Amino acid sequence: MRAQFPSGWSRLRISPNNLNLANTLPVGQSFLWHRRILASDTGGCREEFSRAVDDPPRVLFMRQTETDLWYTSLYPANQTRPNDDVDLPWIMDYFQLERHPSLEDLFADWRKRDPKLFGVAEVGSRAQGVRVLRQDPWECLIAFITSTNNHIPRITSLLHRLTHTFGRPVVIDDMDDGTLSYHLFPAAHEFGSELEHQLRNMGFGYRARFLESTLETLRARYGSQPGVIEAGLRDLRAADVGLARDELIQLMGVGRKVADCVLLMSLDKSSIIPIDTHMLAVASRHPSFPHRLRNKAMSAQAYDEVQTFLQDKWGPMGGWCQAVVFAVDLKERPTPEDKSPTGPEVKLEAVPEIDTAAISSIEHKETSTTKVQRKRRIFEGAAVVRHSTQTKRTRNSSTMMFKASTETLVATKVKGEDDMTK
DNA sequence: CGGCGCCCTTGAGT
DNA sequence: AACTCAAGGGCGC
Repeated sequence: MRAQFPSGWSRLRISPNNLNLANTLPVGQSFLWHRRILASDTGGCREEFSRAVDDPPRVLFMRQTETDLWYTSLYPANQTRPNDDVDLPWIMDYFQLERHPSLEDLFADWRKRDPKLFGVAEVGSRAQGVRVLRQDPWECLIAFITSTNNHIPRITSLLHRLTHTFGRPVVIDDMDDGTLSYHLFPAAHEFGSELEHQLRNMGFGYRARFLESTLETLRARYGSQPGVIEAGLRDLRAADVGLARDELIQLMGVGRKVADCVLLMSLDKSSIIPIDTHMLAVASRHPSFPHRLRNKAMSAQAYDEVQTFLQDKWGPMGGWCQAVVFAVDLKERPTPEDKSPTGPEVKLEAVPEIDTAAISSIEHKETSTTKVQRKRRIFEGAAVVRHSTQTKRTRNSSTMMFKASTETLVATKVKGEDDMTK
């Protein structure tokens, strides 16, 4: 049972200028956080972020005020709670609070290095407290292969499906919301042999092949025992940038851009600035940007030159500067309320089993019926599943896709708590 | 080697 | 209501 806020929660004194959850978690770095808008303004907190984390499996909750980051975690019934606070070290590492204790010092440095660009870009509240997360390299890699030629809402929904389908469930007993089922990001060994087929049915498109091939390459490289792929990728943190990038680029679906994202966001390469359309536009606005690169298509050569230009400008923490500029540049993110079903009769009570085979067959035949839209919403809403005695249902054992999922599945969709990004 | 067509899907914009 | 078109690319010719 979750502790009442704020008693029973732990507190970390930190200014939103040094870490701002709302500006950091939902801006296209990580896609698996859940954001919930709190009903009442609880001690200055208007929202709560949560996700399942491992070692040991639990669900971590965070809220933020003007002075503090509050956190607590909930363990599944069969899981004994450790004596030490494992959440604080996790938070310190994930947000890189020890490694880079003062974001404001970095801002000052960037402002000095590049008053023309950064001085303009960082105005406004959306630049406040944006940090580069130190993510798990395996999760980061899968996420950014999925991200190619795709936008954030869809990346988010695909990765939630992936997690829900293959990841171990973490079922907790929440106070307000009854039983909630979160899922850990799936380990490499939890993917089966039919991966490409399954992923295609889940909507990954041509990326399905990339992901299966990448997994195959990683198994050949590191082995297939549980944990070795994750560990092998994590070891690249100690490797030289160029070497780590070469290892990544060998993987199908990983080009320069995706490799750079993984390097920056999970492998401690803080100077790397991934170049996308946003960063090209930002660089192009700069007075001293080379004229011949202005309206050129992005070739490998151009990528290198734009990257070098910005990295020279922004220095050894250039990747972090990119994160700030990117977050500011990102177009207005709707609040979770906006994601609530739009159709008139999509109340989503007592939802039937999720059958991906049925979904994909519908997708291929008829493209835009309300039925498809309805199914899809249900599917996406299942990232966090509420169990309740009235609406509990048993899953149909014939649905292959959800073998690895929870025993009981889906009841009511909870408005606004399933998805943080959109 | 550099340029260019193609790839899945869908939300957002007309 | 249909229809187009990017969306934080990458691959293969």
